[in-house]
Amino acid sequence: MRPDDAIEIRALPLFRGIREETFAELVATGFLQRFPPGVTLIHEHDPADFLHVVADGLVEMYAASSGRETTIEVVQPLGAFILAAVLNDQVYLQSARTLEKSRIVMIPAAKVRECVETDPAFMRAVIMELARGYRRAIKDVKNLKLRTSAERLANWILREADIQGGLTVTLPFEKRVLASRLGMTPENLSRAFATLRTQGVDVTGSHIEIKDVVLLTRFAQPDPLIDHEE
Amino acid sequence: MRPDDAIEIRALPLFRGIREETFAELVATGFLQRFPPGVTLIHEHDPADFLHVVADGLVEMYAASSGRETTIEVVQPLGAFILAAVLNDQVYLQSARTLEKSRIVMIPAAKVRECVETDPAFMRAVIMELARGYRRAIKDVKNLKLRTSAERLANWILREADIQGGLTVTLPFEKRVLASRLGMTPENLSRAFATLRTQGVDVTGSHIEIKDVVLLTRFAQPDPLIDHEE
DNA sequence: AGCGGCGCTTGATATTTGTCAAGTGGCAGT
DNA sequence: ACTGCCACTTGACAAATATCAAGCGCCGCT
Repeated sequence: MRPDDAIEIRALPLFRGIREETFAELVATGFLQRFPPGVTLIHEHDPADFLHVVADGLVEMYAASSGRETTIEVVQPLGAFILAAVLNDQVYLQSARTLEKSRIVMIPAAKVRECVETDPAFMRAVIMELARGYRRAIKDVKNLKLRTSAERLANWILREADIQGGLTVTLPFEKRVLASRLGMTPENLSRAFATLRTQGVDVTGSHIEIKDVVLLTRFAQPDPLIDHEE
Repeated sequence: MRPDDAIEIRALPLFRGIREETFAELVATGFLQRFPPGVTLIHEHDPADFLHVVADGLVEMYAASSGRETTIEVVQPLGAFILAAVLNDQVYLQSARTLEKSRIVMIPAAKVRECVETDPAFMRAVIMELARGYRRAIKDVKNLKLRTSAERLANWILREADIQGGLTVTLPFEKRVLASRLGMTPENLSRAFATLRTQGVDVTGSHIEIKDVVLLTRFAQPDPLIDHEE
């Protein structure tokens, strides 16, 4: 991998505090690849060969079973995926495909497991990352089990507005992906947006505007133990 | 804690391979407590003070939000809970209450974090346990998003039959808890059982009998990437 | 043994969500 | 600029799930 590419992923929480030699070693055996949109990077049930890092672009994690399919997560730049499968030396539970033109860093699973053993700081970072991932998954379960689809959408909008810093949100991906991510059909997402129009939200294409935060918040009933990013 | 009590929890995957001194240290600062059924052990949003280990009994992990409540997991003997919150030094995402008379070992969170640093074997075990927990949570998400409630019940029965080793299953807890665990109302669970009666399942009270495994399996469409225990 | 409570079931109905079908509009490619 | 594709929307309907209400039956208590 070129040194320039390596620098980019140094800021990843997983790598931020680790030893320089460890990072160099990981980077030396890893490589960067470019993909057009719509490419399947990994497929569930395959053995975990590489830790993947999204340097640029957008990657959708999804899973299928008996003909149905759902989006588990959308990974944005400077995010890693399938760390758990890599560490446990298991098969993937999720598939991954690019949603946009993307640059992905791939680091051999064996090398990751080796570095975990040799660099205590890396091991600590791995523990933090896994714990964070676990808690995010639990929050997802709570979100699905305790809320209706319109409520999930309302809270997603509030959270995304917070991330994008303002009262307007630009959809980072297609509505069909958002629908799947939130656990509903595209048709139902349209109707949920229609519902939110009476709760202080204005939608035009991929542009969402929060007209009345108080009203939307009262409808969404946000809960830090579900919605707050760690 | 008495040495006898300590031996019991030594078999926990989290402790199995760790150094004797580490275990002794954890056990020395920890203590065992007995609880009657229905006692709340921890409450979501509280800071994570102790790692909890179920030595005996049954503990329900649950979460509530805006008046609704759901069961995330039921922890059986020789299981630990809220490891992730302890390690990340965060607040709990889940509450816990005993379903039966239980014996719980409580180990101070600070001591756990300390031992992770000093015993590499313990650190490895923690990583494995966290990765396992993460993957279990992802499987839960897939189960919820990709299946109907009757399908979830069918697969739960098949998995439980496998665990209990045979074609009959005895419910380990109340049906209302199972309903909440599977993400449905008690009424809907009753109807799901009724549906399964046409798919080779016989239910009488807390006794479930699989009359036709082939038929039930065809209905359930089990998927190792959702149902298989790791 | 009798009694009361509560978990479970069942029926009727409402709500939520999914499915199918048709139509619209924006965007990319020619 | 035109055209065709495809994501999105909307409507009508079907299925899944929740809610409300009533009754049953088991279990523990006195």
